[in-house]
Formats: sequence, C-alpha cells, structure tokens
Amino acid sequence: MSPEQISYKSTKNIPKYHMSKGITSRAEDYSQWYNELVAKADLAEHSAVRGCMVIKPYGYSIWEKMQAALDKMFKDTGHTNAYFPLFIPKSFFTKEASHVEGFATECAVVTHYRLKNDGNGNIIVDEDAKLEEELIVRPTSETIIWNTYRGWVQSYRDLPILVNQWANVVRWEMRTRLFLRTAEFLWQEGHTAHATSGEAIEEAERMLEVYADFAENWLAVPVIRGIKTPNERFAGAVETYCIEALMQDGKALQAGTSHFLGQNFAKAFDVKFTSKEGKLEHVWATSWGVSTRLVGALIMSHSDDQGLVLPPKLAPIQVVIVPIHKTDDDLARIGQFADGLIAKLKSKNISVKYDDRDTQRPGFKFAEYEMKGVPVRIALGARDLENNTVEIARRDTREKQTISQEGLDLYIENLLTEIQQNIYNKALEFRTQNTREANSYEEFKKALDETPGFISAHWDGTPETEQKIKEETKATIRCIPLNNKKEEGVCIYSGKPSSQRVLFARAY
RNA sequence: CGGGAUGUAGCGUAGCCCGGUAUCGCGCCACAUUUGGGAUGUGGAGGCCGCAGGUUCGAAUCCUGCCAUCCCGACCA
Repeated sequence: MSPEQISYKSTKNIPKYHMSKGITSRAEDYSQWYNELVAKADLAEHSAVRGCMVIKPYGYSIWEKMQAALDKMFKDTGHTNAYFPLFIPKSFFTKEASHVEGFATECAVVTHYRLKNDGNGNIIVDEDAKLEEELIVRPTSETIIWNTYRGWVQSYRDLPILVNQWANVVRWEMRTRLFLRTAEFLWQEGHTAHATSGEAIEEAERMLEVYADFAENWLAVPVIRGIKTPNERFAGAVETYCIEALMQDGKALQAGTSHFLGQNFAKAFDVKFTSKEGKLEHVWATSWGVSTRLVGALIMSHSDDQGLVLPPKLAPIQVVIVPIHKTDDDLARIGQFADGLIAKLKSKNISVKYDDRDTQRPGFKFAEYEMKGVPVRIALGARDLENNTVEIARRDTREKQTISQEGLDLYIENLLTEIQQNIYNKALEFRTQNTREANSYEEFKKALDETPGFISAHWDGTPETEQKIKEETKATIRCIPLNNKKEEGVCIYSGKPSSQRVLFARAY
C-alpha cells in the first residue's frame, strides 16, 4: 500500500460531525468547533466569491445590535455619520508612504469600466474601456477622506471634524475565516481632524475607551487597553491604541483600534488651517474602527460545546417561549398565557419569540435555541398551567428550574442582567487564569505551548527582538498596557535592561 | 501567494484505481400515530457527479486548465 493510499484511507476514518446533531468539541478541534458553530447557529456561510462571506439574517441581527449600540456611543461623543466612496484613485493612495506600503499587497484594483460581447457569445472585458487612472477598492478610507477634508478646513473655526462612516472595505487576504478575517468586511471608521496634537490624542484615547466600554458592557468581553509597538502600528499612524481580548483557546484577538495619525495625512494631502494666532498649520488627525470581526470575538469568548452563548444585550432573541402540549385545547390555553407574558416582556424592551411551530417537537426546539445562543428559554406546558409555574432555562449555565408565574417578567429582566454579568465574569476569570508572567525565554516558550494565553514579560523595546521572538515562537506583542506598571527587569530574549513588562500572545 | 488535502441531492458519504449517467444515512414532502430534551412507521420527491475543455462509441471515473473550501506557512482588523 502506497503512502497516498494510507492517507486516503485514514482520511475516511476521521469522524464526521457535520451530519451529527451536535458540533465538534472545543477540546477536540477548536477551529473546527468554530467553523461548525458559525454554520449551525446560522450566522454566516461562504459565498461563491473567494474569501467573502454571506452574513445570514441571524448573524446580521447581531451585527445590527452592535451597530445600534456603537452608533449611539459615537453620537453621544459628538460624532456624526457621513459616507465616502468605495473607490479610491490610485494616486491618492500613494501619497502617504508608509500607508501605501502597509496596504499595497492586499488591494483590489479596478482597471476597466465596461464589458463587451466578443462575438462568440462570451462577455469579456472591453480593453478599450481602460480607466485612465486605476481605482483601488478601499481597504480603509484615510486617503479619500483626507483629500476631501482639504476642502473642508480653512480656519481653526472649522475644527474639529468628528465624522464616522459605516461601510464595507476590501483587503485581499490570503487566508480567510468567517468573521475573523474575510476579504470584504463591514466596519465603521471614524476620521477626525483637530487643531492640536493634544486634542487629537485625547480623541484617540476617548474612542479607545468607547470601544473598551462597548466590549466589556455589551459583548461581555474583558479587554486590555494598550498601545501597539511600532511593528504592529497601523500604516501611517504615529500611535496605535488597541483593545485586546483573549479567546477560549488562549489566542489573543485585536478587537478594536484607535489611531493618533499626527499630521501625516494632513501633510500628504496638504490639509492646513489658520490658527487663532494667524499661523498656517497642518491639521492633526485620528482614525478608529471596529469590524464584523467582533462577531467572531463574541463567538469565541463565550460559546460552548452545545453552541453559541450570546450576551443578552446583543442577542437578537433574548427569550424564547416553547409551548408543550398534547391537545389543541392545551395549546390555546398556553398561547393565551404566552400572549400576556410577551406583552409584559415587550413593555420592558425584552425581545421575545413564541415558537409555536407544530412542525418541530419541543426537544428539537430546545437544542436549536441552545445552538443559537438564546439566553433564556421558557418551557410552558399543561402541567405548568395547573401549577402556575413555568420551566425556565438559562443558556449560560444550562441550568433549568421551575418557578412561579408570579412576577415572572421581573424575574426574567433580572435574569438577563445576571446572565450578562455572569458571562463577563466567566470571561474575565478565564483571562485572569490564562495570563501569566514569564521571566526567561524558556519559561516563555513553555507557557506558550503548554498554557496558551497572555504572557507578561520584559522586552528590551527593540523591533529586532520583537521580530525574532515572533519568528521563533509565533507570539507577538499584543500591546503595552496603558498605565502599565513600571518595573525594572531584563528582556527575556536579549537580556538587555527593560523598564516594563509587555503582553505577548499568539494571535488571530 | 507557496506546500498538502478535498469537491458526488440541502448536509454527510459510497462508487473513481479497473470508463457503460449513481449507493447509503440525515434532512425534505405526504399520511398516520406522537409532543416536559434532537419522535416513529409507511409511502414519495430530489442529481448539469465543482466548472470548462480534451481522450473515447460512451466519462463521476482517464488527461489538461480553472474555481472554491479545509489544514500548514508567509501577510493581516
């Protein structure tokens, strides 16, 4: 038997979970678990276009809830929405040197504007319709926006500009994963212009805090606020602030970034204003963004081997009611009770679904809503109507209990709050358990392989050391935490003196 | 973009080596019995075998090209 045949045979013997009722466990294969979960929870699927996903209605509902919360936070901090073009002239793109260098290898480029019939029934690109200047499909919008801002700013009176846009962007990624990294993704990008450096830095820090607040209080994902090392900095930024989260497999995920761009783009696009003192100065800039990647962060932070676990504040359906009946008469009585409960819950702004499909049995529905991460499930049968009770199950702990119908709406309201808090606490506990210090390179490598997570270690501050560690271990410096404790030490790699620990991890 | 693997009904697959239009399970549809954790029985429908070429009387099967997905690298929100 040739090696090929052996590998062929052994492939066939790998158990298949796709047709099973559940999904692969996290312990067995974390990536597989993630992929199956995204599919079975009906969040998204691959499209016919390489690297691009179809976000399905249930998954998109989660994104919409994120958008609504974030949008309000942006408005509350003085920003307004606008929209800039999908296409960016190539010449704009090349004006900021480090920016173009950072994105050049992953740009989709539009070269023609017309198709034609070749006479043999084939539709081909019309070579006569070549664009004079090629257009880049935006991988981010700094260049087109700063080219536009030039016309908006003359005086300090025109500043600040506090604009956000909700948009899609394209980055031609080599390897893609649903939500975590796709060639096209949805995001928001804030682009602000300020009269002073201090004001811009304040803005970048403010928006980082907005992101951290959102991550912790909506996603229920604890995050480390920090700054990126020069290696990991956004192309064109002076300083990149970030929030970093830890996933259940011990890998870090950058959940949001906020950049202080200095005057780099103002200089590249000649955006100047006359100051109060009558001097002509370049404008100071920030940009900041979060993307549909947050859906991936959400999935990987809380979900378990039974499926998705959603924080109540972002769950499209917060409560599902499943009737259990033997007769039509029972169903009618249950429905009547459910109507009353639904009205009460809706008045408390709790989204509730009454699933009286007669085509699925209760057990099927239980499993289905667990897979989709619905925080609270109420089962309601004839027995409950007799006893004035309901059976209530919470998704986060998978506990079930039978409780009185008395004050049920208030109970559920409190329970949702408790679940939101509980999954945050669990995630925080996980992160605490999986953040450790390493004081030697040996210790560092051992921790990476045996107990993956954040590793706090001394670094000599040089890009060379960072690069070496990355090459040898695949771990990167996720961030230098804000308000980091100063502590004398020696770099785990070079042995040179270091003034503080930084956070390392393997990352998504 | 490099290395490896895969692509057959909605999903998971058999068949491919050795060419003769396709197997099984889940799901789907109908009816009946069921309904407090993924129901059971009986009957039924569903296929450009990833796409395009080529070889051949004949291609899921052999050859070439392309596309997509998964895994491992390099790159990255």
